[in-house]
Amino acid sequence: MVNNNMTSDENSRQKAAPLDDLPGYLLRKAARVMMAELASRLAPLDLRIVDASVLLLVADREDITSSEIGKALEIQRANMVPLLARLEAASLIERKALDRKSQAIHLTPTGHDRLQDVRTITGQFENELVDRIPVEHRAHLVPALQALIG
Amino acid sequence: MVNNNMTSDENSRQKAAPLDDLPGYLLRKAARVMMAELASRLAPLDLRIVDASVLLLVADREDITSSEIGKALEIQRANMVPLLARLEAASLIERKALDRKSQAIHLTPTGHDRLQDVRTITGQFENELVDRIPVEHRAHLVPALQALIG
DNA sequence: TATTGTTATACTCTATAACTATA
DNA sequence: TATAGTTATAGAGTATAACAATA
Repeated sequence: MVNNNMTSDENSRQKAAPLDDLPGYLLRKAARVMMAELASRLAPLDLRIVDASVLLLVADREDITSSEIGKALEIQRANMVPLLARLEAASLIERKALDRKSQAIHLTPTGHDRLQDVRTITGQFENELVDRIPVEHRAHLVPALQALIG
Repeated sequence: MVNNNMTSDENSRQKAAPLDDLPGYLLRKAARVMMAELASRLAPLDLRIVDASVLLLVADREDITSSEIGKALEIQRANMVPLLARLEAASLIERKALDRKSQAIHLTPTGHDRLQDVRTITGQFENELVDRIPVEHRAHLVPALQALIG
């Protein structure tokens, strides 16, 4: 019931949706923009974002298992199966039996090489991301997000 | 290669993944937490988040069309079809021909009633969301997110 | 010619139930 | 008894191509 004095203007300039000031809406939108950008930077490595996350996690945690990766990254056990199969098919990880039930996930030499590329790309990406935020707000983003998660 | 002095502790306390300080990772995680919470609050109304967004948008913009909703909410034209069909089947919206090509989307009386519930729930939700952020960081979240989007 | 609404389709992501083998 | 890995499956979300009708 507002802005009925706007007809031919609608196409040239997008009117702000009634959602553009809502933190929740902005949060989703920012996450989508960020994910799309990161995904396109990882695409040349033939890796999805979740693949890169797994490589980083596996490199950091000695003898981590599939279930543990799932817990850390909030991925269902069942959904880990095709994920790890893909990384294994790409010769980036290998499995080593811990006992007859559990398998440790390790990076292969190729996986270690790829990990270096991932570190370079994500490091650069995160830096650019933070640099886009005006300096007076910059330091507040991480604690604010952590408060929302906690 | 860190923290191999940690065996039985792994289950009781989750070790921080090497991702938990990265703004990009936090952004995705915060968005997921927020979406899950909002979705569960809208569930009693039998609405998805995107449904609620459409109701808010349609109420705000006189004679908006399906294509325009799609542009505003970044939804593909083709994906608007089942979305609006669902809202129409629930008697929340109706279509009115603008010409022989375009249709205006309007709220039905039922749709207006449901919109009031949506406003109550989302308003409460956004308030609680912001209240969870420590006061010294609070005002910085929206501008920081807008900078990431812009 | 460009746009609207639509159909069909496919891929990703996420979630659940159930099974087996083992701890 | 609980857990690890797995299979199968289903529901969302998202993307593209193509078409008819109309602006």
